[in-house]
Amino acid sequence: MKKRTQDISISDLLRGNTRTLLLAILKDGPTHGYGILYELERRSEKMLEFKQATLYPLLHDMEDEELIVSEWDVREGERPRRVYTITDKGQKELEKRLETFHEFSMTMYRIVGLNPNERAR
Amino acid sequence: MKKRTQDISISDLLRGNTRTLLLAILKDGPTHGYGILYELERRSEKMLEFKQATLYPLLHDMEDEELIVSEWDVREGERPRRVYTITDKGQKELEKRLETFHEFSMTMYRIVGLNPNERAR
DNA sequence: TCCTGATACCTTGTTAGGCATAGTATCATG
DNA sequence: CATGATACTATGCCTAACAAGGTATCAGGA
Repeated sequence: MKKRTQDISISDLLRGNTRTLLLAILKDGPTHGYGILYELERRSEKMLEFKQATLYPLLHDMEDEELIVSEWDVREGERPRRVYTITDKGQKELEKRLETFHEFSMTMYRIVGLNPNERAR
Repeated sequence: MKKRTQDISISDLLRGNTRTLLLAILKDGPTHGYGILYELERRSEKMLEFKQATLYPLLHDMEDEELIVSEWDVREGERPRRVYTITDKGQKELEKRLETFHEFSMTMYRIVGLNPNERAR
C-alpha cells in the first residue's frame, strides 16, 4: 500500500539535544525560562525553538538532576521570573554532551558522505 | 527531589536520522537488510547501529513510501535475502534530508559555540 | 551428535521525549 | 477594554526507536 512520505521533522532531530542546548545557553549567563526561548530563537535565526511544554518541564527535571539551580527574581512592578544558573555538575555534563554531539555528528557526516565545511546546496 | 542525571543516549540522537542513514547506504548500491546492519557498523566504526526491530519495520515503511524497492534474492543452497534498491524518489528524499541535517547540525554548532573542524577534546 | 554463534527475516508491545492544549496572571498599547 | 507579549505551570497524547521474542539455515567445534 502506498503511503505518504514521512516529513522531515526538526522535533525529531532536536530529540536528545535539548539538554545540550539549554546548558549551552545557560553557560553564557543566568537566564529565566522565557528568556531562553528568545535566546534560542535569536541564536538559531529562528531555525530552532523550544515549545513551552518542552522547556519548563525540562528545566524542572534538570534542576532535580542538579545540573542547574533556580531562584525567583522578584522586582517591584515586574512579574516574578525564575532565573536559572548552571552548576559545576551542569558544566561537566555540558562538556560530555558536546563531545558526544560532535562525535555523533562527524560520524553522520562520514556515513552519508557529506563534507561539513561545504555550504548547503 | 534529587534525580540521577539522564544518560546521553545515542538512540535519541539517532531519532530522525535513521531514514537518512538508510538511504545514504542504499545510494551506494542495493543491499539486503542484514547487510545494511553490517555496513552501518563498518562505516561508523561501531559507533552507530540499528536494532533489528528498528531496521525491518523501517524498510517496510520506506517501501510503502516508494523510497526503496525490494526483491527476493534466492540462490541455490543459500538463505533467501530481500535486497533493497533506492528509487529516484528516494534519491530526492535523501538530498532533502541531507540538506536539513546539514543545516540543523551547523545551527547546533553555532548555538553551542563549537567548531566542527576541531577534534573532540 | 549436539550446541553455539552467525546469518537472515519478522512481529508485538513498551518507553520516553517533545508537543498540543489549556490555564493563570500581569502589563503596555491603541 | 481588548489584544498581544511576557511569564510560568500542568495534563495527556503521539510516535520513533527499541526490548524481547519468534522462525529458520548453516558452519564449526566439543
